[in-house]
Amino acid sequence: MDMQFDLAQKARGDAGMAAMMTPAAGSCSAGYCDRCEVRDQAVCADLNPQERAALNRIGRRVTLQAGQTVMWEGDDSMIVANVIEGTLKLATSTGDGREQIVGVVYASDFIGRPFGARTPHSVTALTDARLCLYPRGAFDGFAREHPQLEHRLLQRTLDDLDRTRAWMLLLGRKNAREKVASFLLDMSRRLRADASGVIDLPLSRQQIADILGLTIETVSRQISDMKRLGVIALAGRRGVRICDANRLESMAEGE
Amino acid sequence: MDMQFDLAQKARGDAGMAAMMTPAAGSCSAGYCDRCEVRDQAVCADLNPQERAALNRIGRRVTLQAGQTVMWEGDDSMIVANVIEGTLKLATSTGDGREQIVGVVYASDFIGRPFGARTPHSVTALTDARLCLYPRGAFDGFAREHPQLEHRLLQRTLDDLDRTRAWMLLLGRKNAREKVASFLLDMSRRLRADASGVIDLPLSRQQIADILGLTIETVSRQISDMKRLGVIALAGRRGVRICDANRLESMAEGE
DNA sequence: CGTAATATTGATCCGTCTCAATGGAAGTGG
DNA sequence: CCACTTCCATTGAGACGGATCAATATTACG
Repeated sequence: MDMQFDLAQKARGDAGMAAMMTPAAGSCSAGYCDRCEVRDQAVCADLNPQERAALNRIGRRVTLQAGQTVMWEGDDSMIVANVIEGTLKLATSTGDGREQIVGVVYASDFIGRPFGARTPHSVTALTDARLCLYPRGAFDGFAREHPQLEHRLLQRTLDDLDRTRAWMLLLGRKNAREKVASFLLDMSRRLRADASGVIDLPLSRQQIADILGLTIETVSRQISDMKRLGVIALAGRRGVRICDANRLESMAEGE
Repeated sequence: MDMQFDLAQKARGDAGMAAMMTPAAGSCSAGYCDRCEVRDQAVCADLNPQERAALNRIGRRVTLQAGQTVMWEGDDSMIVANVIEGTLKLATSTGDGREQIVGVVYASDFIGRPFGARTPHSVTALTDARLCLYPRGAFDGFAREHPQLEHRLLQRTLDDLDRTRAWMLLLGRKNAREKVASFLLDMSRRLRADASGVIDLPLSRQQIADILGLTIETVSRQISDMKRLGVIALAGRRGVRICDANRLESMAEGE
């Protein structure tokens, strides 16, 4: 079962390395799943060993380099995947090139559009990443025969929808300061800080701006202000340490 | 099986009638579904007559008056429902009262949060409406035993997510003119115009503003401009006729 | 160490919000 | 049925936040 799909770099920002997406290993034995890092969180968690082996047979593992795009907005929906490792962004754009990031996905999340003809947004790796990739048609068929899988997928989709709708409040009704504060708090909840309390953001300033519906300059100014106020500290381009979480929380709500 | 839930009026805007939500008829016979207007579109469409009767036994029909709120943001998730008739809004608010409408639902749509403890947004009737209402726990149980139902729910949730993400692009990246034009086009696609081509909007100017992340004054000014340009014509408070759809479409994309 | 990409800072402009007044539609009671 | 009231929409003037344009600084990398 051979699939083709385009792989290329986004025009703006995500520069460099035009390397191909590469199969991570040889054949598709069920052994994969047994050692899978996200086995208990991903949509396939409730399958028994036989079922898991069957699913494994229609999928394969691939590695991605930061900046690679796995699927494009408007493409035919050919593939879906579990994220094994790494962070990816989901994005849509206007005709004239303004981009909005509509989601960020992490290990154990599911990507792609099952049961639908079109991919509604692009998916691009922000860090190096590993996926467990399935042809969409085969996955759809398997899912229809395995209600536990569909149930997990439903739960996940409902959670995504809740999160996405909560984000609409931020986009529509919050000002720049509230947006940036909310973003930093969201990141601190989803990413683990290192020993010194520093979080390594998987996003550039431009990408943060694309999530928040702001410009890069406005994001930068807000971050600088917060640093000046002692609410956060910066460590290199991507590192942030939250010094005063309470203050940051009140900033996110608008005070 | 008795359920309680609060019913009250939103503070801003949705004035008047504090009438209670009223059961629309006596007992729960399967006869309901046979005559149901949305039987072939709602999540229960794929059930056979026996299953439909069983589902019917755990639900009941209720009528709502415009302005009534069925569930509140942050409440325990106690009920879910199919919309039989009418239009409702889904909304969230910031602590200080800024509101964002995160969705508008129509006949045959599904509302409420199955498989989750909390209702993530309020649900309020914009017009008089009729619902087919289920206790959440009982619905969840039924759904888990009927994969066809879960599958339909999944499809619907995936579609909702796609639509919601598309709306994020509007909120984050479009200007006032593009937002209002996009809104009018969306409405013209989802609502049927009458003989003279007039669409009756189910939303006040304030509610349109709450969908688009704008103020009422900005919405009003944009609509007045479009009228001045001959792109639309107005008929009373809620009536709009689209005179030049092409022009409106190019406005929505930003030209 | 030098270069390119990314981030920060500054000055200015424009779009949307805010505050305030006016206009018009729908509903109420005399 | 009409004046009155109330709610909602429109219009105007001014302020302000974030965008834009431009320059400089910093970080990462070869």
